[in-house]
Amino acid sequence: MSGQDWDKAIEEQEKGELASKVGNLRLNPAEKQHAAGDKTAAPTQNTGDTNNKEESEEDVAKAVADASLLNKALHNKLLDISETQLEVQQKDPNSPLYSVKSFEELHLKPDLLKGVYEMGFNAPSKIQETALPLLLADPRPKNMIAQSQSGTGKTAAFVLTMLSRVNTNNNWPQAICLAPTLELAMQIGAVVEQMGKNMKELKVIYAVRGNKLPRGSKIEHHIVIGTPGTMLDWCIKLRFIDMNRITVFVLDEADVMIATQGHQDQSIRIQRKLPNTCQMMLFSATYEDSVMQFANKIVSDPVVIRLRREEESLANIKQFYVLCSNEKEKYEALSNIYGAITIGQAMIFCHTRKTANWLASQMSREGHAVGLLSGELDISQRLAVLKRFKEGKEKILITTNVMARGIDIEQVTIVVNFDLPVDMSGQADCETYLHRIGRTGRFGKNGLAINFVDRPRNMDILQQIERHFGRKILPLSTDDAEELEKIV
DNA sequence: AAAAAAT
Repeated sequence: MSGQDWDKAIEEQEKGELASKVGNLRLNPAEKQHAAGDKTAAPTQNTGDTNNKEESEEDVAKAVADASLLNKALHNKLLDISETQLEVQQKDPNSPLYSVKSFEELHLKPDLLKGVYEMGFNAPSKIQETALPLLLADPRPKNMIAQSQSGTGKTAAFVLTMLSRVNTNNNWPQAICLAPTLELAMQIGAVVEQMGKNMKELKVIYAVRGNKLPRGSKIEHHIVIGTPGTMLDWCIKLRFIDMNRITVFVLDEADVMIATQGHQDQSIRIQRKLPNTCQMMLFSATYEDSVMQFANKIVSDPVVIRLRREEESLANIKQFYVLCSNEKEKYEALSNIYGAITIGQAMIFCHTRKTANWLASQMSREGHAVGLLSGELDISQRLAVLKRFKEGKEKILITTNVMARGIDIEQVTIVVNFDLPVDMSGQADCETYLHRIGRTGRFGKNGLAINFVDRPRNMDILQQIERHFGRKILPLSTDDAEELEKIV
């Protein structure tokens, strides 16, 4: 099919005429798989279909290729129709998008439902109401690649799925969840433990640096949550985990986990050891195009849920920049706004551990109370610093990209980019920017982001970020304390 | 450049 044909198809699709056709095309390979499965279960004849030409491997391959092409076209041209919607339309023509409006409709185990309510969840969030029916579908839970903005309830969605699918009578690992940092792995674990606290003898273990088990151990915990290095050891080198009995696999912050520059090697090596019956879930707020393509390659027959562009808007986060001429001036500017930003709590991001160290010591020398967290610290120190910050003992946390993703601290209302996020080639890192400022404004609350810009080169990066999100970043003077406090 | 790490 030529590019022009596709353009035309998309145009008609926009008029809503081709929806079912498109759905058929996409579902072909899956249906074939389904049929093959039935054959092995009960070898019957392929009862006649007037058009009884056997579907060849080539046809399937072509359909798959077409589907992925369509998928791409949809993302580019029809940002408001996701694959899920198409599939659901086919299932139920009356409902434009099948979703649940309450947790009861998901038929959770009673002890799990109890935990959900005890955590204060009343109704599913948007991502949850769309994803959960597909993730929990019985007997055919879907593999999923989901993108949804920070603070919209992704964690609860996959935690609920893991908890629904483990059987606590079986004392072996049934769910594995990978996250890019120690702190995030622990935070996910805290959600698992809270949500599952009424489940009989649910056991969770953390495959993170420093958690050492004796050689030859066999893990009997139901859920294993961890970071890539340790998890790889536990799964492959040390064989603590029987991979054949894993039924759910989650990659949180999936884009860093599978990006070449991220934790790709280790994540993929773990993923390859899983049985092909294992349910795969990839969650993140951002996916660069190339990463999304790769995600589609490693997950078989996934439902892809992506947000409409306009919902990715950052509308609830006010963004400013402060012009400085050098590092020292940035420090002075920060010092000036210390009073204003400590009305709430703030996270301050630096590009390197070194800058973070320097900034923290400058600030403390000046008598400002700040916390410092980077990968340079011991594990116990990291957890202690985070705990203190969560308890509000420090109003400011100076950190690196280690804290850019996933960390959920309700009281954080301000994010300061002491250094703008840049990638290896020095270009604006828009994904990291979105994740960083997503530490504030969670669950629809308002937030504030302040970017420090020093040298012309930085102004250029800031403009790249502005263009990427189509949002103005306004200049801010740090001299007028009153004005500042109004904004904060 | 940061994070992961039983290297």
